[in-house]
Amino acid sequence: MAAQRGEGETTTTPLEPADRERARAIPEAAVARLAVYLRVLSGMADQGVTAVSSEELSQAAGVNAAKLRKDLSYIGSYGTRGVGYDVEVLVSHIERILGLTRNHSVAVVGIGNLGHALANYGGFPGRGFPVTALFDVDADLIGVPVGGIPVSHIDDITAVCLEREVSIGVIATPPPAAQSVCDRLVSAGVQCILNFAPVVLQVPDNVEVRKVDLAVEMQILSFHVARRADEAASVSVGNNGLGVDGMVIRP
Amino acid sequence: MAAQRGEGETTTTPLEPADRERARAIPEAAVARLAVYLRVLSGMADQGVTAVSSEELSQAAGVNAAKLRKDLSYIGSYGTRGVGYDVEVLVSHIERILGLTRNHSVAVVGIGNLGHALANYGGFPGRGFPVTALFDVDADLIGVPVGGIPVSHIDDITAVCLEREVSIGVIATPPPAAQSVCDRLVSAGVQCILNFAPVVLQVPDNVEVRKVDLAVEMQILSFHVARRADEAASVSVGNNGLGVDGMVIRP
DNA sequence: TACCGCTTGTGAACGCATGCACAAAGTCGG
DNA sequence: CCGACTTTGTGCATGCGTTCACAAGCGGTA
Repeated sequence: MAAQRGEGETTTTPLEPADRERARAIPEAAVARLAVYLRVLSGMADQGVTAVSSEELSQAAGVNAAKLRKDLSYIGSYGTRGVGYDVEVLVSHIERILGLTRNHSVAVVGIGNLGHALANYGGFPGRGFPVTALFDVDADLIGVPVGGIPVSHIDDITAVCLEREVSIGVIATPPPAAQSVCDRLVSAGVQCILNFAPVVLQVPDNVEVRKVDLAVEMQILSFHVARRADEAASVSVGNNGLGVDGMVIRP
Repeated sequence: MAAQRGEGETTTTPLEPADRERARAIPEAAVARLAVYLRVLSGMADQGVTAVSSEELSQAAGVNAAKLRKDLSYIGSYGTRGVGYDVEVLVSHIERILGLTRNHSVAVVGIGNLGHALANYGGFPGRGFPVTALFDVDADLIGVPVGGIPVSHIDDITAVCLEREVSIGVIATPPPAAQSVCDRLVSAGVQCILNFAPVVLQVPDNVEVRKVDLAVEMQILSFHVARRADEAASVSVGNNGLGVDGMVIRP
């Protein structure tokens, strides 16, 4: 069924066979950085910048220059030695590799605080990710337009997703509902899911899940706060031989 | 100044020297997974489960069992061979390593759609991350309580953050404001920042930044959609010798 | 007490990603 | 047209993270 849906639409800027093999070989980490480069480059293009060196671009993107060049080499050699890269050219090649020449219709499930924020988020449509469907269980919400799209009932997920050719599902439901919503999205043919619920989703192999987990992010930061505090404490141990609470610590 | 602030508060469950060295050595990737294990374990504890094996836990967390054991070994040996792990014990040790025995006061800057969602997000306070300050520039918002906390003006960021001992700053502003907000947070002594704005923040070495970038996540998914479509196309090439648009492709 | 089966903890091998350093290749000035 | 300078593209070494495989250790059982 996924194949059926795809078949009628693959008229989109087809990748050359050479590019196709390249795309397969791009490391996941590099893909994430390419997206960042793309944004930086777009910003530069908007400001009228036409050329950029790996050094400049890498600084703006906050990465090592060599790494940036290697990342770009994964998608081909589009720079000019001694000069740098043409911003426009780079933008269009990154967009092509990332599949941004095609629009990816997005469905948001769970129209709570976060769902509202996502539905209204201006960054999506502008970048080729039109939100075309919203879902919730709350009867009071059904039919109410949020960000211009009326909310559908979650039971209609399969029909609506198929009809609107949704390719990316965003889960913004409470944790208990997430797995069930995920299953429904999958059976509606959605193969890419962005999960905001703090739950580990179980999906078949052919479905790609990325998760955004606020609690985990906070706890990673917390770990670093604690590590810092400990380092500070270690220093004070070195200074006076006393632990943080005044007890002597063996060397 | 960070040291000053920390000094009066380091009465929190001090890490033993041995643990301190361990904490320094834990790989970043493992820290992120520990947070996930913690959530899964908490859920198990709530359901009355008292013991768990690495196999069970790894399945629930969606990772390899060996990796899980190695991750846990970074924080010490708290399992029993032949039996498994005590859920309570594991929870308390992970919490200690992640620094969750201490409360981390959070400030949210930018009370738009996302800021509202974050301020109202129930997952924070419950897990030791009380939101204690909200900031915005919009005069209409100042003083209005959101999620129980009145919004302060962004110009008061330094004073308010110092007063409420904010240790984590969350940036949910439009992109152009992000760097300036970040600078103000840093000068207010905040050393950990969670950034939702699609901007690469420049910060001093002693500040930890984690970013949540929706556009990047979507584009990574888009890349996978494109790769899949290409693979499907490749298969059809193998079947009939024709490319996606009917042109013959050399083998 | 001695054995058996089970699960942890970890040494070692592997693979991926990062960073260095330099040759290749282009531009620009003379 | 040539040489000097600049910047890309990449082979190679290094380090980190993952995975495997197995010895060590514990509880249960006879």
